[in-house]
Amino acid sequence: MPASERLGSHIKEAEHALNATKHAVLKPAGLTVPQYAALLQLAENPGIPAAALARACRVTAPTMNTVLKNLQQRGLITRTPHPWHRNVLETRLTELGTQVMAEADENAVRVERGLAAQFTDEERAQLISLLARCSGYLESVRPG
Amino acid sequence: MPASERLGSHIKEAEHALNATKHAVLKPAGLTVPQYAALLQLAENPGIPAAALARACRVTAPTMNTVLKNLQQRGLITRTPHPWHRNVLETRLTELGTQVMAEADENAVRVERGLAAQFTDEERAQLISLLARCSGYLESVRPG
DNA sequence: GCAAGTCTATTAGAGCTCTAATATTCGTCA
DNA sequence: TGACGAATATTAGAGCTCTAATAGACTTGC
Repeated sequence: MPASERLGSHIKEAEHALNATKHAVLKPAGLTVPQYAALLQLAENPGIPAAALARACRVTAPTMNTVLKNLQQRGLITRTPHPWHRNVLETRLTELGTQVMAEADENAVRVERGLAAQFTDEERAQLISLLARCSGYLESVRPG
Repeated sequence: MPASERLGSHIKEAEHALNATKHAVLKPAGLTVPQYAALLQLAENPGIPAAALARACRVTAPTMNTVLKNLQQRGLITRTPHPWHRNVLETRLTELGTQVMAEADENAVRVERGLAAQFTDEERAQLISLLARCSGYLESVRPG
């Protein structure tokens, strides 16, 4: 089965193009794509624990740990112990983090709006629906 | 703009599901997803130089270099100097590499066939077309 | 012939990603 | 009250990925 006939190739190619463009537009803010994804979730959910953040970003906890380490080193986030649950760290944006996030978000949203504008409402809904069926099937057949 | 409204989120999610399932079905053969991608291209193009292989797999030359190093250590490929172009290494599957590739390919193709079977011919063509428009737009707006 | 440009290969370094394993804390249930 | 289970956090280690830089070999144009 040649690679060009595989649906997976086309999905991978689109994701690759998306990632490369995101990477390029986030570069001025000094953020990587995973860092931006984490900051976006943090902006919407202040104080969220790292484990929940990892789930929201669809990565594992150790992965999020390394991303947060780099964000913390740059002073973009703070991690403070939860008042009750002593084993939980509350993660929040710093003021600097909020500024950097706003700058990065402007460029990222511009790409998303431009991408969405390539399609009619019906096409967009179709694409989302077809992709959801891909995800659903792939998860349903995953061993383990 | 909430993450759930971004087309990019759905593309990323589908690619993530694809990658996770591929990873799971390739595990018995002891191959990673990038290693399988490289072996697939090698099976179709014996003797291809690493730089061309990198382009075919949509990664950079240094990335392909690390993947090939691991494949070579396992004895799945050989890299021999090109008879004329002294700066080029011809990369080929070993006999063991061919066997491992065949075993892995069986599982990978099963996933691809199952995924394709979720859609009608028209839906499949639509999905490919919509994804291609995404890739095309994203590449056209990429700075640099 | 020689120089510039192009292509191949490689190394160095930063960052992301996973699995596996460990430690700590909280909640539940007997 | 004490033990088990679930959730959080972290470390270790392997592997992938990129950009930047270096080096060698071929090709083209003067």
